[in-house]
Amino acid sequence: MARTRTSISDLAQQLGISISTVSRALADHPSISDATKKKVWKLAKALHYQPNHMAAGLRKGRSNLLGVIVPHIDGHFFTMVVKGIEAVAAKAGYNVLICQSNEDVVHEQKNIETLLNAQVEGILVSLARTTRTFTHFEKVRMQQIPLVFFDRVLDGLDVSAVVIDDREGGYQATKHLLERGYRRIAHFCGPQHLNIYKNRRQGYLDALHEYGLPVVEELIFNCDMTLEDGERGIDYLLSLPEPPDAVFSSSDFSVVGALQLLKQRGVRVPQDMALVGFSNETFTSFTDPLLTSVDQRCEQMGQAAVRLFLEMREENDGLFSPRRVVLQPDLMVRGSSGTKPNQA
Amino acid sequence: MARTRTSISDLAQQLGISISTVSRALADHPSISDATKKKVWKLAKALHYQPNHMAAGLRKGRSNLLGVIVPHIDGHFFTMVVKGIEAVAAKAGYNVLICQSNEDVVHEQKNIETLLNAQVEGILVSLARTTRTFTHFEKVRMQQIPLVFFDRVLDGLDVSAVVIDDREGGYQATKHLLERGYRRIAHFCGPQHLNIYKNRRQGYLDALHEYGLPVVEELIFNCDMTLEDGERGIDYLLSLPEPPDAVFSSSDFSVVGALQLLKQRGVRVPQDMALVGFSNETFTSFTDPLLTSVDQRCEQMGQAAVRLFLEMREENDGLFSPRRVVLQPDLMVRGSSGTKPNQA
DNA sequence: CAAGTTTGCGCAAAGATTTGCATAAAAACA
DNA sequence: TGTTTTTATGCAAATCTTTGCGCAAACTTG
Repeated sequence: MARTRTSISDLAQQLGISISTVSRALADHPSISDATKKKVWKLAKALHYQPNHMAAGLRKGRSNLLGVIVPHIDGHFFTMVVKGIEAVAAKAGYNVLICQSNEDVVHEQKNIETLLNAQVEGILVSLARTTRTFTHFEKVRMQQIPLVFFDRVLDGLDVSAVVIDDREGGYQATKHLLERGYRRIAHFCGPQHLNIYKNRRQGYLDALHEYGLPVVEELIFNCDMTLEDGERGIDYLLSLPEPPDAVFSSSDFSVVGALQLLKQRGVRVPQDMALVGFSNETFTSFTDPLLTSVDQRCEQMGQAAVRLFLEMREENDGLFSPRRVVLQPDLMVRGSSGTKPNQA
Repeated sequence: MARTRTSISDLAQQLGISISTVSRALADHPSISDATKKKVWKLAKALHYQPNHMAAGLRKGRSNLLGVIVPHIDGHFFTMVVKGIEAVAAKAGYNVLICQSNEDVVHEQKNIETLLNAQVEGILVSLARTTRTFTHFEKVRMQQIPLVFFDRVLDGLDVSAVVIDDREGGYQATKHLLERGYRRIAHFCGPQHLNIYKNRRQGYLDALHEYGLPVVEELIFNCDMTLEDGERGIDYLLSLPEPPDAVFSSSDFSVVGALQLLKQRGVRVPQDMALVGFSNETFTSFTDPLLTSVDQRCEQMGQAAVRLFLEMREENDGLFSPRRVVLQPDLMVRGSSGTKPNQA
């Protein structure tokens, strides 16, 4: 019998009233008498009525869906951002559709298609590392769908975004090492077309500059910031005629790689080599020694991104003036960057 | 002007053909001539036509949405399960709605409401640790929506589920320690109403039994498996008149807690105390020593869960006979359970 | 050339809900 | 009692797409 779920018209029929009255009663519309409302609510509960969001969405031109694209949710950072997103989105009545690009631009394009197909009302995205063009986002723009970037933004793009002050983060991290007495500081940096890596590197340079230290190009190691890259990076640095006494890495993952290889080689951390990472991943508290890292206010970032979307949605005149929110990072000092003994 | 996006009827109007022809052309229906199809496709592309999934869903009575409830996505396990879920779901044309219960049964109830409201076609769920009743799932059953549990199932419930052979995992882990020469093996175990902890414990007991060893109740530490619980647990064990020489923990998190406290106290791992965890979290490869752990085939679990859902969907006669899929765990031996030196 | 088959396409209903406008009944007022 | 106002409800259109059925026209076949 009950091949189909109970709909609003079923309620209307059984109560002998019109469909529109039921609709309004369920929405607690003021122009419906309390008596009728109560009747409707009672029957709705009895019949386990479940409003059909698709029909409502169709009529109202809304889906209550918010799309999110992140590179991955393996680590701590994006996971927490997503948490922040979900919290605020839920409050605003949105369901969140999460897609992982797996750091792959082709995947990212597919994700966009998926989300557009699902009729999302907005898209929040943090770019894959391999993304260097913007073409696949044109479609989103064309359809007037609010688009908010977070953390990773393509450089020089005029879009709404919430980012942290990566330069400040890099600066603080490097300055911290300098204050602790380290003087020959290396840097692991990522693809320079991404704002985050570019700015962290800039912070590193600024700190060196402030201390009147020269920038030694051979101490800057370009890579993709994986654990293996960290191993390779430290291997390279140790092979130099004059190895560094500290490394500031733009990612915690490569720091772990570095740490493991250093231990293997018998280099003591932080006595012989200090390490500072970026992102404040959970595992920074699991290693030995614990890792100093820059915290990124992940949850706040997610919350801010949703709020930005909500603002853009309000301005339905279509010409969203791109806005930008900048969060302040926070250096978490732990064992891997202890005072340099011979300087103390 | 273009307040509304281009719809199928716009195409029809501009081409001077009927709506139904356009619909069928877009669907590549055989009874439409190639010429017409090409015309339609061309215009559709030119006008950036985006099919409205909600309208289609409404008509077909489908949403293409699959709901997932997990306790959290902080760690490695659920993250990977979700990855597996997404892969198979995407192939079957489903979008995935992910909810986190934060290990809280109240949240879990809300998640259910959310998903039902979103008109999901099925729900995959892994229970929060605090969930001890099933009432909030009744609604799902009532609406004939396929429900699949994975990993954490309420004990004694007759529902479809995909789990790993936790007993076997606990058995292998404990047997491994026994083979390596450890004889006084403690166990950190979680809430016994959850299948996973109960079965892991059973595996532990079985292995002891096989070796003819007595079960020492004071060596079994009941807790919630957090990092802090691990610290408390090891603190307790070390305070015993006759402390253990190894610990098998039902979670990697409490192993890390244990490891940190052991280091603090100067107890060597694995010489003085071997450790084996469960879940094969990413950070098991970041600690020193690396942690031996039981791998749970996370991605496979996610895939299997979706496949189970798809099967249930097929049997639209409504009486899904609950099915169960059991995956085999895999012991990953690492440094924390090295051979006991005085036995080697 | 008549009868039968295929091909290409349109009509209209259906799916669940919202909402502007109209209408009826009831209440208030003169 | 007649007129105005208020209150509660219904009608019907609108949202966009899919699909069963029917109708011609164009072929094929005997």
